[in-house]
Amino acid sequence: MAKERKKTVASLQELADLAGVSRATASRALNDNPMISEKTRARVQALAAEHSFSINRQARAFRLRRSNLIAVVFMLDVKSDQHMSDPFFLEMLGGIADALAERDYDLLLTHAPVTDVLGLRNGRAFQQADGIIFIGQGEQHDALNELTEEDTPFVVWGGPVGEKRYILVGGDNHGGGHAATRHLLDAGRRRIAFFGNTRNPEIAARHAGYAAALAERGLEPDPELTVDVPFDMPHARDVTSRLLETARQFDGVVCASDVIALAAISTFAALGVRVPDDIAVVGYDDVALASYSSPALTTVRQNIRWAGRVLVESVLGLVNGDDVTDTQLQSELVVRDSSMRRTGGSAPE
Amino acid sequence: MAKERKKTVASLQELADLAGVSRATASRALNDNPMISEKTRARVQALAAEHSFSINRQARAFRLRRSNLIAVVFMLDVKSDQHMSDPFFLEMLGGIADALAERDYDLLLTHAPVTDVLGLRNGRAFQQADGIIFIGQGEQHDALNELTEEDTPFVVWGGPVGEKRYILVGGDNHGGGHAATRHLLDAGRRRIAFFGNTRNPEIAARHAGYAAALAERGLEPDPELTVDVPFDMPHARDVTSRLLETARQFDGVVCASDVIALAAISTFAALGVRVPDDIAVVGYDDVALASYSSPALTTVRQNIRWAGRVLVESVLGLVNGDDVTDTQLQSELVVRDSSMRRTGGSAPE
DNA sequence: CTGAAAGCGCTTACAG
DNA sequence: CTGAAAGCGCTTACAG
Repeated sequence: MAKERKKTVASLQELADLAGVSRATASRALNDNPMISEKTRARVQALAAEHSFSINRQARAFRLRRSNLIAVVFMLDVKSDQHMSDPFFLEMLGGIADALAERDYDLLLTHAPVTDVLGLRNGRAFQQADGIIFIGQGEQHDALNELTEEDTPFVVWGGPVGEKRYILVGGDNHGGGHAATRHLLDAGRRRIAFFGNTRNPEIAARHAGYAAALAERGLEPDPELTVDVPFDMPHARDVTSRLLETARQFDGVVCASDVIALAAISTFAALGVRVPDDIAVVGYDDVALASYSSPALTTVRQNIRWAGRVLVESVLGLVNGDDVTDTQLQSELVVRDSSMRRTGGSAPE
Repeated sequence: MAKERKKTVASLQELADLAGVSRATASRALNDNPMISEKTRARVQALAAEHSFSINRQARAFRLRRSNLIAVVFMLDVKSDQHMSDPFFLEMLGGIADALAERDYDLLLTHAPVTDVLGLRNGRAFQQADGIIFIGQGEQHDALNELTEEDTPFVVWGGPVGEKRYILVGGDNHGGGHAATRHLLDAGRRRIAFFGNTRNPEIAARHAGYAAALAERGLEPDPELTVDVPFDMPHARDVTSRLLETARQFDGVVCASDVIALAAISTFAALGVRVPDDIAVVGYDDVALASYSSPALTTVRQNIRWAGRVLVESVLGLVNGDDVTDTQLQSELVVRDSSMRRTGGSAPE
């Protein structure tokens, strides 16, 4: 051992020769085929380890028509300018990568902004991967439906939609939006805005929860206070400051993501508006940085890493031909400083 | 066209039959082999498009021993607990993914925390990918040197080290640390701390720049003020608050990353220490969120997306057998609120 | 300019 | 329990 590494063996044939068996037997032995005697299996595997032989995965993938590759496709809306640099994506990716590694699959990352999802049919994801995970639906729900006719199975992270033919994994967006809004109402806020692009199904559901919570208190959502704030920081900032100049006053805001919330808080600060005293802010996702902003962000936690695991289990289920159903994950309100006056959550005006 | 998609063609043989040529000719035509007549080439390609034929990439990769896959390996130090959720990684990944897509390569993401890099020799990255990009050296510089003996070429994002046998791409860490520190000195700070793990080569170089800047002003770095703050948020917070309780006072801090800086600021705030009034803070990286924290973070900008491009160009250069040299990218100090009293950058005590 | 043939490294019926 | 043989879909010398 030590410095001395045995001459490595390059092919199954060489390994077979070394073991004094046929190529077929060597192949079966390596794959733990029960057809093979325990003794032969052990000998072949020992030899393989000793000579650090590892199967040629290209050849294997070719022969088996199985690559052990799962593609991850981020659905970015060009319009809403959502960037992959939203930490939400990275945390999700981390969860997916971990779960995939445990199952001995690799992750093929496809990142090109996708305007026409149908174009993917001829792309790498559909050709090389055994299955695909779409992160988000963008505004391409119909195209996703159409892709179910392809051979490569896929699952989608997103929000509820009608006439859905694909497997969906998502958070409890309605519940999350509802909890965030009710929290602000309980804190005495009455003029509550919503920041986010409601053409996105996830955000639409959060907005529905927001509207429902207002309705329960006999309040009507003011359409002027539902603002299509893009995910992207600079844009969010522009839109926010314009709103503060023109729109009627508001004292609370439910944001469609933590990044939007942080942009809003930063903008408010620049304009001399205090958070939470003048405006209480709630984010969405509970990204790692949310607890370290100043003020620390109240937000709706999605267990992102666990979501990654569920996505992996679901897509591998499809790959293996199992029955797979939609999954809805719990969401949970995490109360921090951005929504509560430091002295306690009172409700004067 | 429209709804009507022609029956798709599954193999090169079928396409060849359709075109009335041999499989060999069809292959050459698709690959723009100049040996083939323009007329035949055009006909075959038209037919391919019409029947939405796309080459079987598994077979092609197998035959050519080339996968058009580049692996990205994140070197996480278990000790320092650096998480992939540092936005720096995602932004880098975005840059790499974009550049790779332009060159018609795919990205294979390998995420498992790497303690023993040599173990990668038998892993997917070395077997399936045409080349590898390592993000960070961790503390495994020697292992990386040893990996140069493998067939798969790779490049490394990191900091300067001795006896280096691999291609290195990195920022101007010494210059960045120097600029950050001089900025604090110019703002009148005298007791300046450094937060970061100096066993990491990039951070070591930043620390050297920090020490050099102090020396230029006749100041000696106080070893007690160089603290191995882990990258991870909760840990950073612990360490910081412990330092504030026990160590001698300081009025400025140069942080090895923006995430560390944000954790520090958050901790300071919780302890009633004002930033920048009591302690001025400088981060590193200029992650997207840095400009939206409160106070907005002064930091050393690394052009992360461009770095991604350079890494891709370098590794593809190696794949193609070109001469490739190390690259050092510019860094630039970005002054925001976390280091300057709002009334202006004066220097009292 | 085109085609017939060999072969990349595996796995799997099929036969023994 | 093991082996000989076929074949996955491509590309590329080689011959014409």
